[in-house]
Amino acid sequence: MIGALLRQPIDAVYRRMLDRLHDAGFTDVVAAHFAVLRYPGPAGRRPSELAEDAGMSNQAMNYLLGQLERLDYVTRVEDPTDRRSKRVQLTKRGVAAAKTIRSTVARIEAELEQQLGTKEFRELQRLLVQLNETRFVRGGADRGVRGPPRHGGSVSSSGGKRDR
Amino acid sequence: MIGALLRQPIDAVYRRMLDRLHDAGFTDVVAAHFAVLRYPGPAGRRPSELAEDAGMSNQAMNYLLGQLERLDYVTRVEDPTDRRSKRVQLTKRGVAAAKTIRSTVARIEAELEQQLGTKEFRELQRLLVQLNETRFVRGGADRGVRGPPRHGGSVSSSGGKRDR
DNA sequence: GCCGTGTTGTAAAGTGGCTTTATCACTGAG
DNA sequence: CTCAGTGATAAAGCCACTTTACAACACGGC
Repeated sequence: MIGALLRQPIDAVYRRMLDRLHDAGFTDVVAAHFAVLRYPGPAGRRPSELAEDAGMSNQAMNYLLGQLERLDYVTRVEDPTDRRSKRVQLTKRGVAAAKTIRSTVARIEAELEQQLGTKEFRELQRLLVQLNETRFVRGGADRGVRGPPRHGGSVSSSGGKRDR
Repeated sequence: MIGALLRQPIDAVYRRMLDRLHDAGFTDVVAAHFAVLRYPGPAGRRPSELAEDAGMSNQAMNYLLGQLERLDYVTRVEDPTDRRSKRVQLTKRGVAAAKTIRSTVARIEAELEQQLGTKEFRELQRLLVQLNETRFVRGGADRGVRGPPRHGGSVSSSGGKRDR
């Protein structure tokens, strides 16, 4: 059941973050954008670094950056030391959104601390950190679950049969 | 950081499950199928119940069931008491896959227990259960993060500008 | 018995976050 | 100066979903 135990809280976290962003006026942010906006944020790094971090291809990251740039959350400026590279920075609007995210995390944690009790909450945090340091989690930390099929053939399209 | 602390382990869990399934010969299972195969499995329930459970639309669930039926993991049989309804059951192959999943979970938990120590591992389990019982997680437990946009306009397609 | 309303399953089409594939620009080692 | 490698990104495709639409059935009220 370890799967469900982890999945349900993380879903709740993302749902809350998205709601708060929307309520704060950032109505054009979607869940996928978290790959860029979440801690530690772009902070002048290159698109390929962000892609690596998010466990996705450069192209996918670039697609997100294209959206976020058009929506005025980030800018891509050329790297003076390497003319192939770009550096991604949060815009003013991007910084404001990131601040909303951070404050939402703080609020969630405060809420959990209140509901679990301070002692239990801190213990949970400590154990989660430990869990993340295990070889199980660390090992093969690249490429998310939704990677390329790479195994069996695809299953083609469209639901069940119609035989009435 | 609560987000990353939960997300990385769950990703590792799903990655491991998929790998083990593929190695066990179920090469045609993809991550999306877990919505059906994971605990407690279809077990004679209706498609709409499974959809509710997985936090997705009936149609999405039906799409998955169509694939899984074609791949011989489940069957849909008519409910004798309600001729609108279907009942979803695992096939022999489906049962075998579910067994692989359960054994993988057991193996993962054993591995974590070994790496964290029995006492810490049990404590982590206990706290995760508690976490899942909080109002924060329980409240609004329907509809996953990837729900309909329902807010701001879409952002149209295709990465950055080409201006070279 | 019919009739309107709700429920169930599912087909069909559209959406969007990804992938793979393919270029182009540039860098750095030889 | 090559040339293999790296970075960004365009283009096309995939597929797990969504919304929309509808047909079959259940069921309570008349």
